[in-house]
Amino acid sequence: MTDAGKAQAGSVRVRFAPSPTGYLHVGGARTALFNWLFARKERGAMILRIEDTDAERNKPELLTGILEGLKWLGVDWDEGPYYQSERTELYQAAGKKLLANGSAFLCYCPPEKYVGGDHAEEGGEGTKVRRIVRCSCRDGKPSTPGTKPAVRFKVPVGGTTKFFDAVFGEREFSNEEIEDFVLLRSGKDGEEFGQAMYQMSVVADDIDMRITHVIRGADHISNTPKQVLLYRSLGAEPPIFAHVPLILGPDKSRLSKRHGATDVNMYKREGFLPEAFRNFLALLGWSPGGDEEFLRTSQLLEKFSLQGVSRTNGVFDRAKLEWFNTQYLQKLPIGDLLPEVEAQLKEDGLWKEEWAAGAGHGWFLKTVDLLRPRIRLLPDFSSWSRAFFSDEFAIDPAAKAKFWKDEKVPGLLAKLADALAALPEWNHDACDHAARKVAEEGGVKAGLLINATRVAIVGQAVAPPLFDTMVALGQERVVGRLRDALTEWK
RNA sequence: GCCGCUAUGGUGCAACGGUUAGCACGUAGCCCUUUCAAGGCUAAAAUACGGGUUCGAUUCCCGUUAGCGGUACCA
Repeated sequence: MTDAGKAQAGSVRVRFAPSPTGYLHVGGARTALFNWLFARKERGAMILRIEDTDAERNKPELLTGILEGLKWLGVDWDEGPYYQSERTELYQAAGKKLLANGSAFLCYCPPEKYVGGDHAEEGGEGTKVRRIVRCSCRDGKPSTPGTKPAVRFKVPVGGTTKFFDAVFGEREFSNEEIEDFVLLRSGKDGEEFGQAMYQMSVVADDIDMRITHVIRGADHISNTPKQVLLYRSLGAEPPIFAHVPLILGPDKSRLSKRHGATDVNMYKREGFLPEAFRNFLALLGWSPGGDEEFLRTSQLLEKFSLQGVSRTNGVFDRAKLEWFNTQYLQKLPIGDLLPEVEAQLKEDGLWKEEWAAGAGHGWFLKTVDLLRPRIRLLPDFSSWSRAFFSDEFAIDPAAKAKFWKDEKVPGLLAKLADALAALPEWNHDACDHAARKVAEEGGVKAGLLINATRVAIVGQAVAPPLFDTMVALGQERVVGRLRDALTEWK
């Protein structure tokens, strides 16, 4: 037994096992999340295992992104990452054990003989047909001199293989449907056998790591009987399986790049809050049973159960994800939001150290709180709200066209600037009274002046309520910006 | 083709034999209003189809259809 197997005995042990052949797909992310929630809920262990046995397709550099995505999601682990590429002896030993106890056999057939393909004669044009289920080598006879054998599992003839799935219930497959699958590839050059195949390595690892619950995508359901057969032949008890339904695109086909972003790091970059994303993802294919759906991480942890996992594939609905994000932007304790905003402003070069502590921090907190009801994504803090954090901002032509079209506007703004400059106290009500007075004296509705002023001081048609905005910006900047705005008419 | 899984409004989920089939997103309208959001209210919108079982089916069984998954010396 390796190090992996020695840790805490008894309790629940789950694993997330990505393979570095791509980025962290939202489907994989959800599988990781469910494993993590289950492990934490059950006070068990979460193990991270990298399934990199396919040297051909494996790209080590992709692992960084996968780990980054997991970190962003808040999925951590107690053991690992273990790399299957470093555990090949374990799989070789398992394969040889099966060979020795008669559960497997040496196969000398050329690989092409087995590869399924288009077989027009049997099923009609372009139909895929499986060519071979039982290999003729299984009874030990034919050895082709000079060729290196692969190790195949000797699937029982007749009978069925059953397993328990916490989501789908008791399952039973006919062994006649299971082909004599490869355990160890045929060896190259000096080696006896080549790299282990997926079925061999997962089972060997899951036994060695004493995994109690295998939570993974439903695309593995039909692999499961093969694995159960391996557990038995290796003298081990199979774990409890829990297959999670797949995530689909809007057209109900399996979610892929052509549906838009499928890499979780894309959502990170777009500026979604990790907790919002997590909440959304948790509810795609799982439900606590009732109507609640705004569930913070602590509540997810409290309510998660495999019984609540759905059996139907679900469509990834970006609109709902965005809704969750705006909800979190508004409802999160401000203290939880501030670090996210700070990171965003830093990234966009707008951050000022004075906001880190003291009075500056107080201002920062109040300003973020003022802005957040209107924010959709984190980067909006530095784009849409730029005028709050920087004096360099542009005046939106469309806003100008909409709210500066009355020719009284320049005169009104000039008077307002003077009135505001004269205020001894700078607060919401003082600004409010001053503005309404200017509007009244100018013979216009307050709204006309208010809207025009908003454009002048933040450059946009949309912003938080004007007098709150004025307080946030401060007297000096507001007056200055009003006067600067007048130059727009010259 | 074969094997398997699934089937509640456009979408995500509730209802685990008895409800006027509930909630949320989205959509439409109204209210609020200082812009835009948010918020409040209202509306349209579903048990895929056909057979059973049952006093009674969204719920249990069978079939059909559809979607998805698998069918590799990929994972």
